[in-house]
Amino acid sequence: MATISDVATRAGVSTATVSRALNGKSTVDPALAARVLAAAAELGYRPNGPARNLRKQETAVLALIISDVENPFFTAIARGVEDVAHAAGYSVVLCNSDDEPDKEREYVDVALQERVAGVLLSPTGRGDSAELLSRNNTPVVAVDRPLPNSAADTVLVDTRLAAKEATLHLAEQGYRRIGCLTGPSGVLTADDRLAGYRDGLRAAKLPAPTALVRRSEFKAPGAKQAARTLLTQDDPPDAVLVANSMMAVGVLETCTELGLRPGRDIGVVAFDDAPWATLLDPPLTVVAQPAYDMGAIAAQLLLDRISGERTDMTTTTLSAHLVTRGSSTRP
Amino acid sequence: MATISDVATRAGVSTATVSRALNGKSTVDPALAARVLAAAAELGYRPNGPARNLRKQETAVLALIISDVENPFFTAIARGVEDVAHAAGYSVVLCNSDDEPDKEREYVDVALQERVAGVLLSPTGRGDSAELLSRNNTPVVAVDRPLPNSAADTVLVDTRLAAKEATLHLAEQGYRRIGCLTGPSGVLTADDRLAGYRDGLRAAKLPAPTALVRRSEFKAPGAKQAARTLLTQDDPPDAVLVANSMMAVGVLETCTELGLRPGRDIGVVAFDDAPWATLLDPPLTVVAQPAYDMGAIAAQLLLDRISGERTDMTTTTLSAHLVTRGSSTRP
DNA sequence: TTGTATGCGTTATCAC
DNA sequence: GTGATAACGCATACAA
Repeated sequence: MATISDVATRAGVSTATVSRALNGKSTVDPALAARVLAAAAELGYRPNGPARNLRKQETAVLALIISDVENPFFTAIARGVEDVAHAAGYSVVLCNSDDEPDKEREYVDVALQERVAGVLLSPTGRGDSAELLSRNNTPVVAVDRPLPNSAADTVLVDTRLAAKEATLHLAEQGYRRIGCLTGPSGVLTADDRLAGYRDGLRAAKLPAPTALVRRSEFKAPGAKQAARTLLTQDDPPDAVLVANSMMAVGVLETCTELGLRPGRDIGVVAFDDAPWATLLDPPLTVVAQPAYDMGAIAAQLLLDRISGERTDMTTTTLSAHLVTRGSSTRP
Repeated sequence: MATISDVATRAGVSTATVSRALNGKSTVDPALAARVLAAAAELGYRPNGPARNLRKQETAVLALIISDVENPFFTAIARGVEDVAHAAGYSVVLCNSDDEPDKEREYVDVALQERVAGVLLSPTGRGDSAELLSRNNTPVVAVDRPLPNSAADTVLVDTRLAAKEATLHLAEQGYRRIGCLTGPSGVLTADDRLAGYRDGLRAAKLPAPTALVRRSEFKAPGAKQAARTLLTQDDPPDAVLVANSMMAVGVLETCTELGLRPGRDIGVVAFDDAPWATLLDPPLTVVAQPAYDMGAIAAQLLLDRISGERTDMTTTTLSAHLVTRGSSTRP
């Protein structure tokens, strides 16, 4: 592939002039600049990224570390990030941590090694990846989940409050034994939703027996199994709050298998407004989270910090809202 | 951040020895190697990626250019790619082309500039991005859709055959006016599915009036609108083949609005086995595509070519299979 | 086995 | 306004 000196030779100028012309520096004779541009085009010249990155000691790459690209919630975040990053001339490297601290750490190492401009991290909650990054002066923005020490910009959803409201909604609909199916212990969103659920029970003056709580990974199979144990026990719940849309799939499968019809036999509210929620009969009541916005805001925050426009730490908390549908309203 | 010479100084050796030790060259005294490793650890040394990439004239990065990360089909591909790439020590840069040739081209430019090791491309079908890549000696693997000139390794699903089988299935169930809702003209998977649909009609000896075909973008809103015009015309179809799961959402919304119940009033088959397909009443008949496998195979193919293990062009065609459920079976 | 020296392609600093 | 040149951090050819 052609290098800058190939272009220089062809245009009959020095490499310095080529560099200046290509980077649009004003201090270059228009005629020469035109010659350089022509030569570059003829050769199909493309600046060598690694060389430029080395010389400039910076890259135009962001890393986005999430737990799972197959989770639509994170996908929406990724879209928000990508749109903002792309508009600013940045690329995005996508990493699946699978909520494993080791994998997260591994990707942070790669990010550091490649000298990415910044990292968007949805932390597993364990491990010290974020500290490692800031120790190496790499800007970090926490997305969806806060960092342990909270020593970074953070973009969150007030998921605890949303869980409380969802639980209160179920209580208002007359459900009295409301259960909760949440994610793994230690994952902050999972714990927050559980806490919010308990807030809601308390506010509704309902008892909060631990028998009505189950945890599983944030995916359908585990949730399906967990729902089965939850719903087939003695004195089962008459409603359930589910912590994300992938789990909801599992829970609803179990409901079908057990012959429990949402909205009639059991109240169901799930986090994340999946596009298919309205297709169910009855439609699924959900807690809609502004995932795309989270990603976009987080990316903008990161870019601002990279460009040094901002030095103060900010925490942005977006709110989720309950979308009431048939699965939680008694006939 | 510490450089190789910092490590050299601390270990009391030359930078060459550090480089050799850290890269596990056998020709280095174990005692020295240990000292180097210790020094590196103490300094938290991380090789500078751009510098190394420049020097070695290669990177451990793959670019994955797809139309939309929010499409679960592509997400599954991305997962397959990422898992394989990660296992081989490669990172993946994710790019959304939105099926726009210009955006695709733009990302190809970035890939070229950053000297990525290879590109996984789900081509929009227009533009010459792939040719540009091969002209610059960057390996390409086409995923899900073939390249115009087919001058690259390719991993496909036999989507045309699958569409034919799905159509035949509908015919066997007694549907006589089968419609088709596919993606934009020019997108090969969209055209293939339409062609397969027509194959199916022909095989079933059914007429193929163009009035029963609609196109929209591969997303819910457009499909919803298109479904409305399709289903509210005079002499509407009694069944419909839908080209992907996001479109299926739109189509099913329209069905609900029009009071058409799948499996009773209208037969429905959609591409992509969405996790929520079984939750519908009746469950949705789908054409399941091996998306994860496509991604994994494509990534492996790309890595093989990068390592020079293979020089011949291969086309891998995986098969999709029909999963029959209630939305297409008459009561 | 180890060290010295060179070059990867670019940008920035300096002279001119 | 332009050109020569140094430096970014690393890996390797070559010398010792």
